[in-house]
Amino acid sequence: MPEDREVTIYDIAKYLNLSAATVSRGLNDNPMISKTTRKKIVDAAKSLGYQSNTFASSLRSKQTHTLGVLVPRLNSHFMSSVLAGMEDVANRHGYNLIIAQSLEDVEKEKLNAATMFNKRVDGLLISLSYNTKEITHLDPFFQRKIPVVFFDRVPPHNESTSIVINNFSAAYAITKHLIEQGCSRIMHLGGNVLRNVYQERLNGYQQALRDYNLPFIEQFHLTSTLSEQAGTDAARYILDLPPEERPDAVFSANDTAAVYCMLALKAEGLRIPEDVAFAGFNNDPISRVIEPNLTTIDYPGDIVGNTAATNIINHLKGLSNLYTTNSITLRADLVIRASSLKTNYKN
Amino acid sequence: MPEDREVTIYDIAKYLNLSAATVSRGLNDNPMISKTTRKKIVDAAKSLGYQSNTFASSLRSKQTHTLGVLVPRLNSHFMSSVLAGMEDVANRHGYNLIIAQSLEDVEKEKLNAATMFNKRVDGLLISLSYNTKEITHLDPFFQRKIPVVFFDRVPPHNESTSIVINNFSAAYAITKHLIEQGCSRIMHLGGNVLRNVYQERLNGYQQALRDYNLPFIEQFHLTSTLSEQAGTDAARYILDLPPEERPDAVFSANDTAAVYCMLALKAEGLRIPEDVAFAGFNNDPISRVIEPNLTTIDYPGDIVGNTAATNIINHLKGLSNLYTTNSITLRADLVIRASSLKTNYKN
DNA sequence: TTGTAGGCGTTATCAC
DNA sequence: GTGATAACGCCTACAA
Repeated sequence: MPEDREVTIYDIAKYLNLSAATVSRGLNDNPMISKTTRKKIVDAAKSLGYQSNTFASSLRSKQTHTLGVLVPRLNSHFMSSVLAGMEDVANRHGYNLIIAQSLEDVEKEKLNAATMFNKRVDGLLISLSYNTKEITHLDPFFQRKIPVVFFDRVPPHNESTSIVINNFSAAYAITKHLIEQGCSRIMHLGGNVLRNVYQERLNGYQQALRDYNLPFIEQFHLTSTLSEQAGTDAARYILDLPPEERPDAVFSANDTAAVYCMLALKAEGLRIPEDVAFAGFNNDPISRVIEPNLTTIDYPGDIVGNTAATNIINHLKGLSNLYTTNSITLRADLVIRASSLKTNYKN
Repeated sequence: MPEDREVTIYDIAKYLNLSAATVSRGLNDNPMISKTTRKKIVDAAKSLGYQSNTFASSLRSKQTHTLGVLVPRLNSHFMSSVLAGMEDVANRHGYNLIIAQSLEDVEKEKLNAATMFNKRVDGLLISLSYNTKEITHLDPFFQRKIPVVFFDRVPPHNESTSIVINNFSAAYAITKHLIEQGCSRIMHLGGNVLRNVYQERLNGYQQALRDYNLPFIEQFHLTSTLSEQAGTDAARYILDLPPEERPDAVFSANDTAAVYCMLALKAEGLRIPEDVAFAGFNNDPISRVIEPNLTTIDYPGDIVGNTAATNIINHLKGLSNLYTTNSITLRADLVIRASSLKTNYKN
């Protein structure tokens, strides 16, 4: 009758007339073990079909080699690039990823954070939900000095490391570019300013307007979820304005809204960029498919993921003090494409 | 001096003059516990800052409430939809996801499978890498009767459940549609036929040709990784043919290759669908941005993920016998868009 | 309804 | 180099 018990280091120990302690050491490449015994142990483990039990180990060693990743949504191009970048680094260093999504809901974020804490992740990588106002739900992590790294949507002030881009200057650069193309009535499709990224993009846009002595037109600032629908709605909004009151450019805080706005305007016969120039944000694949191709900011998700994971792992390995670095700003370049090149069409 | 020890159920027990067993039961909503003691326990837990330790629990109960997810790549629209769907279901049922990518490499797939086994995931959800030929690396799971559910890229014959769509009939339908639009020289951009999905799409395409008495033209079957570059290359290939030898339609096994092929052909002045009609596969966001919009097969990733996760969780909860159902085929509808509507342009 | 005791599989701390 | 032993934090018979 086949016992359904796990094969443990005790089985190996008995099999080889060794102690469990020695087997454990042999399996963990402990330098105190002689080459020969180690080989015997490894061979025996293989032939007995031994598979180490990670939590028994975790329980003792207090290390799970698992990182928690908590994001608003999994299914966006940006976020999946981030995850891919994180997974790659983590895997290389022997860490696994537990991934959960808050679906833009603080309550779910709190629940997930608690679960991850209970699973004793060695570190937490997190991008905040749409309506997260404070981060006391992360206190358990702070108290136990479990490293937390924020990325993309980060909290206002905090002790932890944040991986970000300079949203302000990116938005400034893109607005400046539109202005230099001769645009003076630039509309902005923005997101919820509770989230730093959208607030900063709005700020950059406004600062550029100020610097070039252009008025900030209140009704040219639309706030939405930046969905496809929001893009289409923005187009409707524009079309409903008398032609002379319409914007001559649109800067959207993401590519999705920009693209769907463009599509809707094109469908109504407006020419891009002649009638309305366009710029987006993220460098999503759709920005290179829409015609004309969309000017945007290259926000490199994989590098964000890589950097965040590398940073937290370095800290875990004691290679760096988390509290030395407070924030890492990655570059995010302006990618100029046809949708904003009004110049060509001037004579 | 603040002890850095964890708060355990023993601390709660001592605090309340109860036994650890009672505390454990109270925390787990064991019905044998009186309302009052339970409340005392829960309150004490909160005030002492108790956080349950999942793996101490797992070690005992042999349940991790964690599902392993192993995919070729994280960063595609389809896969991130799948993951989002899985996460949603899993979360709702109290399960977590450990996610890893094989990067299309069997060796990495083996390594990741072993890690997940060692982490004692309660179940494994897997889509095979590009070059996985056999699945003996999953034997540990089979032996210990840990449920494995395959999705999208599934192995040829196996005992486990597979979540798939009918790739054959989808490809057949799309090819038939192109034929009915009057196309007779249909090119197929395919993937590696080692993977069932690409083999079946090829089969469906060929069967449709046969049924309509159209010849299968060998040089109209291109195999590639279906990347953007592959799409562009295919366009070059077409343009290098003498005009009269060119295809009058292209059916690509994914949208990416289709879209980049379209873009390159359009850039050279070919009209779509008049000169070449197009159809893709997946219903990726880019298919609704390219002009004309791309006819494609709606392959609903979120539903795949939902179904896979639901299926494995039902099994874990004993709500279904995994070995009753061998395969679940989801519907994947043909979405007809302008890129294939040649009819309109005939007189 | 609550308590006692033993063990899940591993690793750390001593010894030898 | 290797062995014995005691934790790690929790759960679950069994007893009371």
